[in-house]
Amino acid sequence: MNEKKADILAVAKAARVSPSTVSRSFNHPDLVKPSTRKRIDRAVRRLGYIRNRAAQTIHGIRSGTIGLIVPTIDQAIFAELIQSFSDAVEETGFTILLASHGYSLDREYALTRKMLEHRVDGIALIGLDHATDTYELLAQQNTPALLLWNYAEDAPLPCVGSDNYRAGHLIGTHVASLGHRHIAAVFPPLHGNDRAAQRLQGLTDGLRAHGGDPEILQRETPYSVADAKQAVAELMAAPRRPTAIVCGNDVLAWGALHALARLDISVPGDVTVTGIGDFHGSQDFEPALTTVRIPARAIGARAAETITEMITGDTPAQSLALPPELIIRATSAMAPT
Amino acid sequence: MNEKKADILAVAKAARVSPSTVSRSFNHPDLVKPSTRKRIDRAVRRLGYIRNRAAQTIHGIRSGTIGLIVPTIDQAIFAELIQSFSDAVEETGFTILLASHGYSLDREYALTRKMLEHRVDGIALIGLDHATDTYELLAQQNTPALLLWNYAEDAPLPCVGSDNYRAGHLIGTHVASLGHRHIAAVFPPLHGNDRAAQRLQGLTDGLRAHGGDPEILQRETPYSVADAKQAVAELMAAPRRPTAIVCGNDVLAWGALHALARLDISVPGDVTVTGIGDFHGSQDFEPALTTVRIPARAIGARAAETITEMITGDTPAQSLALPPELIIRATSAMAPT
DNA sequence: AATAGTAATGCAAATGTTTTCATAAATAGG
DNA sequence: CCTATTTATGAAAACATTTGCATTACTATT
Repeated sequence: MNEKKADILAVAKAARVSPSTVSRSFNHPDLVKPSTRKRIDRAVRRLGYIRNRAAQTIHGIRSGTIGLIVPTIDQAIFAELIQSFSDAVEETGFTILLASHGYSLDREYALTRKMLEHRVDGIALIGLDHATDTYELLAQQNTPALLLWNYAEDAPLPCVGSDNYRAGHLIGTHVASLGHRHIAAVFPPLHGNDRAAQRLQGLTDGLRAHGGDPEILQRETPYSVADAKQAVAELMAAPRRPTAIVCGNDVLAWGALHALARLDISVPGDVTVTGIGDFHGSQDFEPALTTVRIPARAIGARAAETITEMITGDTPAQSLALPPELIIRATSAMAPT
Repeated sequence: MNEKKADILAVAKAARVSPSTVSRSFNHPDLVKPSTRKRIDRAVRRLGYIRNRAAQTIHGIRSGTIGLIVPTIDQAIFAELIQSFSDAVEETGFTILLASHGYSLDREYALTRKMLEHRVDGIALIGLDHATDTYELLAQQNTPALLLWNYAEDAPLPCVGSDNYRAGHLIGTHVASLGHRHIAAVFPPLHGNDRAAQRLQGLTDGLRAHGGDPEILQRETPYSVADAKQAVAELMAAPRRPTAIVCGNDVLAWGALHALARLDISVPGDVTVTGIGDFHGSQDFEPALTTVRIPARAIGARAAETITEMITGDTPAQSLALPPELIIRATSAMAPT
C-alpha cells in the first residue's frame, strides 16, 4: 500500500519503452506497433496503472467533466432532469460535476467559480435568472455555458428548455375555459425562482384572457406534499372556497389532492386541481392529474447534446425550445354552477 | 476572447511579484505582506484569473472531488440521499463527481475507473453488492472508498447505512402480528439489487417468525408508480385476494394505494398496504402510509462525514449502522377475519 | 546492395502549479 | 549604527503527462 501509485514512467520502465510511447499507446494507438502496445498493456495491467486526467488537463486537453449546478437535487423535477442529462452526457464520455445551491444565487456564483477551478469543459445552470456576477464570470472565462430547463428568446446564454410562461398560460386558459372564476394559485416561493414566477404570470394572463375578471387568490407554500396539503386544507376551510386549485407544480398538486381526499371533497366534482410538470406518478395518481407536461427527459437529453457540441465546437451554440403540452386528465372539469 | 486564460504567471507579472508569491498568497496568505497581497488580489480580479485545480492536483494535492456512483438518480430514495450527501460534502469544500449505472455492475466498474482517472479523493458506492473487479480496483488504488445505504457487519469496505434485512423483518413481523396470513410481496427486480433482496428475505423471515405458515405471493415489478399500480390491479383481480400488500419500497406502495383507490377497495379496511423507505410524501399520502423509515438524509450526511474523515485521515474508517424504524400509520390494520 | 520512403520510437520541452531552499528586506536588540 | 532575527520574496525543481521534432528501424523499389 505504500508503494506509490504507478505513473506512466513506471509503466514505461516495465514495458521497456519510453514514456512517450506509453502515452501514444493510449492516445494514438495506431501510431504504435501492435506488439509493443501489447507489452505496454500488460505492464499497465500488472502495475494497476490508471491514467491521471489532471496531468492531461494542464496540457489544454479537455478535463472530460461538465459542471451541472441545480437548485436542489431531491425534487422530482430536477432528479429526472439530472438523470437524463447525466445519461446523455456519459454517453459522450464526459462526467458530471454536480452541485446544488438551494435557490441561493450567491451560492450558485460560488459553485460556478469552483467548477471553473476544476476546469470543467462546460457548465449548465438551471433557469435564466442568475447573478450578474455569474453571467460576467461565464462570459469572461470562455467556458461553454448553457441554461437548462427554461426557454426564452432573449436569454443571455444559449438555453434548452420550456417556456414556463406558456406552461402557466396553457393551464390558465384551460381552467378559465372550464368556467372557473374563483381560483386559488398555490405556488412555491417566487423569490430566486424565475420558473415559478413566469408560470404564475402566464397563469394569470391565461385566466384573464378569457374575460370575466376571475378572482385569483395566490398562496405561497414550500415545495413539498406536506406543505401543500396543509395550505390547501386551510384554503378549503375559508368561507368562500375556490372552485379550482392551480398548483405551480405537480408535487404541490399531489398535496392538494391528498388534502381534498382527506376532506372528502370530490375532485373534479367539487373542485378542479391542476399541476405543472407531469412528473412520474402524476399520470397514475387517482384521480389522474391534469397538468402541463414539461418534457424533462427531453430537455436533459437535448441539453447534453447541445453542450457537448458546444464543447467540441462542431456547431455554434443554438437555443432550443421544447414546448410544454397541456395534458388533460381526470382532475379538471367544468366549474359547478 | 482569444487572449488565453490568465495563468499564475500572468498574475505575477501584473502584480510585479514572482509566481511563488502569488501561489503563497492563495495557499498561505499569512506568509505574504498585506500590501503585496492586495496588489495580487487586484491583479487577479483584473485578469479574471481562476486557479487551476488540475495543476494543483498533479502535485499530490487533493483534487477536492468525491466520486458518487449510484444506480439511478431519479428515484426518490437516491435523490434524497444524493442531496444530503452533496450538502454535507460541499460543506467541507469538496465537489461531487456523479454518475449512475442503471443497476449494471459492469458499468459501475467502468465508472469507478473513470472516477479514479479523475483522481477523486474518495469514492462512494451504493449497496454492498459490487463486481469483484470493482473491489479489487478499489483495494489496489488506495483511494478511500465507502459503501452507502446498506449496512452489514462483514462488509468488505466501510459502510454507512441501514440493515435492509432488518427493515424487511420489521415490516414482516408487523404485518404478521396483525394477523395477515395471505400476503402479496410486491418488489422491484432483485437482480443486481442486494437491498431489495435482503428486504425480501427479512420480510419472509419476519412473516414466518410469527408462525401460522403464511402464504406469500411474490410479484416483481419495475420501480414506478405506474407499474406497481398495474401489478396490484392484476393482483386484486385474481380469485383469492391477499389481505396485505407489502411493497419493497414506498413508490411501489403509492402505486398500490392508487390501484386500490381506483378499485374502491378500502385501505386498511379490506387490505393492508405497507412500504419501505418513508420517502417525502408518504406521511402525507391519504391514507398515510405505514412503512419503515430508512433514514436517507442521516445516511447521506453521516456518510459524507465519514468519507471526508477517511480522506483527511483524521480517523480510521468506521462503519456506521443507522437503524431502520417501523412507522405505523394509517394503511395497516388487523386482517379481516 | 543502395536508396527512398515510411513506420516506430525516443528526447526534450512544455503545461500551471506548489514547495524547498536560498536570499533579500525589514525589524529589533544592543 | 551594527548585528541578529525575523519576515517577505524569488529561483528552481518537481509533479504526470503530451507532443513536436529528431532519430532509428524497417520495408519496398530499383
